[in-house]
Amino acid sequence: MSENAREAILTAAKSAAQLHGYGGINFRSIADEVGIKNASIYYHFPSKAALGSAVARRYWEDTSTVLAQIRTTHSDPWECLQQFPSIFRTSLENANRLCLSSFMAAEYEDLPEEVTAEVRAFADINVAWLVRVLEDADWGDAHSRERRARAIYTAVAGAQLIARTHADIHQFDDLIASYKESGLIPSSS
Amino acid sequence: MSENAREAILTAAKSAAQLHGYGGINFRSIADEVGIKNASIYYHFPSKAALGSAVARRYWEDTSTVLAQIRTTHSDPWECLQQFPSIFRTSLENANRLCLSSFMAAEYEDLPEEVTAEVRAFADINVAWLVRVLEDADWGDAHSRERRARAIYTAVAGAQLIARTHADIHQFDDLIASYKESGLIPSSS
DNA sequence: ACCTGAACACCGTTCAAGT
DNA sequence: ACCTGAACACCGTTCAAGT
Repeated sequence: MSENAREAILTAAKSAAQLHGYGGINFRSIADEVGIKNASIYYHFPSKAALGSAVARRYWEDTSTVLAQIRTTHSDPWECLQQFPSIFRTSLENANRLCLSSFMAAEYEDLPEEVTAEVRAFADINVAWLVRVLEDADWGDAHSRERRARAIYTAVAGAQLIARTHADIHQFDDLIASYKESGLIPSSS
Repeated sequence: MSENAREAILTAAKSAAQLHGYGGINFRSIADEVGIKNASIYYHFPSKAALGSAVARRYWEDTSTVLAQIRTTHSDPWECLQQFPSIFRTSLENANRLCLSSFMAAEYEDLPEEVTAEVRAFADINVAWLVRVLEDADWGDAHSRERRARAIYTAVAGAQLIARTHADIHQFDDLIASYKESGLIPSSS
């Protein structure tokens, strides 16, 4: 198992970060989970900042893969657009976890710089994906697509954040439905 | 100054919480700011949970006052609606501070119950205010007003959270403008 | 009534030492 | 190469003691 220690640390830290944020990454409990001592983590990651950065990077890479899959599975761009919030919904379904990036946006002032860079990368790949989908849908011009993509990403992240304070995932679905009804998230009709 | 120690603690804690969250409320540095020792805080507040709860309560009470003032100052409900995001904008202007409630929404899983109750109260008074303004504007029926009010509150909170990761307040203004253009935040025309 | 010093268990981190 | 025990300064909290 020792060859996978690095992976196990990364997985445990990611899970902790989605529940408790960067500040909630606890070396002693991660070490317990992995089955090593907390000092051993420093063999694999030189600091908490480095671990946090690796977690955030892994997180947006995984998200990027899922986004790409949505575009592969759904040829209709309007369908892709409707699917976008499902990524954030999945986190909530999974033990009320929050998007790592939203959590770290809150903690922004206390984050080491190497972590904030990855947090911005997460927002960037989400916005870039939305821009592309809006483009496929022939929606607006380049400038308005960029604006709208940012607005959609932001509103969906907000919905996840606020819905979290209600145990009920229904709240999240309601908010997304409102975004669609209002036209913030455009539909084909 | 000793008669105001309680107030000074509350003020310092509120400021810290908007910058670093509940977890970032540090008894030793608050005590330093107030000019007492950290153990003395426990004379005024029996626990960190009690202090956090008092801070969050004070916060939504203050917000409630500002919201009421907007309705007093602007007789036109459409104008009130356009003014709503200004509360969140002011926090950002003020040293990139975050709405306490958004911060605590992120930290939700780690919050003592007496604090979460106040976090929900903040969301409730914002939504209630928006419902009332939409009602004054004769917008939709009771059910759709409730839904839309939640969507607006959520999206604006999200805009503040995400805009925080860019030093630029321009980003926040852009997002709000997009919400208005898309129709999420309705206007009279 | 209001404040303090000293102690507690806990955190991230370091480092010399083990295999 | 990979891990550990012991120590560091830091946290919230307690409590007996001061004025």
